[in-house]
Amino acid sequence: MPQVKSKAPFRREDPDARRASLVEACARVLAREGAAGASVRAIATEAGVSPGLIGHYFGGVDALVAATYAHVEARVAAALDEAVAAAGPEPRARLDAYVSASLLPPIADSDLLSTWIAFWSLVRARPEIATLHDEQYGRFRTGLEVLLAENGVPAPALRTTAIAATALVDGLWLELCLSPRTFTEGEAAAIARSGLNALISTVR
Amino acid sequence: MPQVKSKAPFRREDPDARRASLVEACARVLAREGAAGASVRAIATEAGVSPGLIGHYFGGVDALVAATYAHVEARVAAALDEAVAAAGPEPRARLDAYVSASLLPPIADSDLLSTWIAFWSLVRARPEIATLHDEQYGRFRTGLEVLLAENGVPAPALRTTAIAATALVDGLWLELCLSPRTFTEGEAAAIARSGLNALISTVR
DNA sequence: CGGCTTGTTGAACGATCGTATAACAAGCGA
DNA sequence: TCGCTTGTTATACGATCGTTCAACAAGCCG
Repeated sequence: MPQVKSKAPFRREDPDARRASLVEACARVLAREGAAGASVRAIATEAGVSPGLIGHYFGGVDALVAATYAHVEARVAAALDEAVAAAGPEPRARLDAYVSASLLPPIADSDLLSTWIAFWSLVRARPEIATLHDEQYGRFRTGLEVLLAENGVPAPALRTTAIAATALVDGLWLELCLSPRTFTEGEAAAIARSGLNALISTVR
Repeated sequence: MPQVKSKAPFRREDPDARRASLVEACARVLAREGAAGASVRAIATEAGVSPGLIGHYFGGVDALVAATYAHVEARVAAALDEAVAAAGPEPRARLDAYVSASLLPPIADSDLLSTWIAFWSLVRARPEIATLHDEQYGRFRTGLEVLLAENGVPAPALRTTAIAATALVDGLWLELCLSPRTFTEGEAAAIARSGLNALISTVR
């Protein structure tokens, strides 16, 4: 009597929905285990599907990670835009909202940092990830340039001031996520605000 | 007729020298291939030794990576100290030297970033790497605090000013290494200098 | 010169990696 | 209801991972 193989039941999903659920599973694994733990099998298990499905939809695990980068970045950008919109019309309040949101959960978050480090580790090896990074950095800096202009920073100084402010926020974000004991979220936001004050007032 | 095994010749080395050569080989592989490529075999080949030797001296590859972190960090710290010492007695020149050196080769270097990202990716998973990171960050910030104090930053503002300045430098360093096309080394140093001006002048 | 210590090698092991693919079944049109 | 398309599964494969360990030999000591 031949052994009857037990097949797990499965459902067909809309391809886009399936892709999205794989991307989200990838983001969760990246957050929980870091870049080293983001294997095809771990992601597939997290998504509750078979390993082969990742190859089917993305061709390989690298393409899935790239798609996850784009997805996570879009979520961050949306959160920042939302924070600015919620801050009202006052220019300085809008700038502060942009910066504070960058240094508060869910953006300042160790899980998100794990995901981000996984992306960084791919920047040098994979040109399309490098392109994604450049676009992301450019978007953040451009967003800052708009808000700095609203706050009276003259056009000639806009680019360098935005670069400095981006570096300030990135540096605080990085250290905040890497070792939360060094300083608190509130402290980071306060430091960023007064740093911004300094940058703006000396250039205006 | 039995096959004669060809054994490669080898030399006995001083244990400390051997350990050092393994650490340096690890740093080179980390720089060239990133965290993903730093396997026992790749490091052993780079060092020109057998894979087993890593287990013999370090017990495992993780301990070797941790030792490499400590080694690379010490080299960076020494380079910074040297830059400050070479800058002479003028306080502002010393501060600028510290910051500029951080944003110039060999510290601002894509290879070094690859190594650093490998460390960051281990911070969450491995507590002793987290400790190493905290110490490294603390050392950099303390160095900055000393130089800021020389430049007239009052004691109460020292800590937050140093955190802001560290974030500024770290953020510039990160972006400079991640995508060198965004701005040049000289631009980064100039932005850091004027940012420092702004931070110092508003707090003094 | 012969024996001993031990640094070093290289192979072997089991685990896990990414990918490819044959078999299966869900859902749909006829 | 049947057959077809195709999303999905499960397995197999070769490569590579970290670690272990028996065998080997370099260098020292008597």
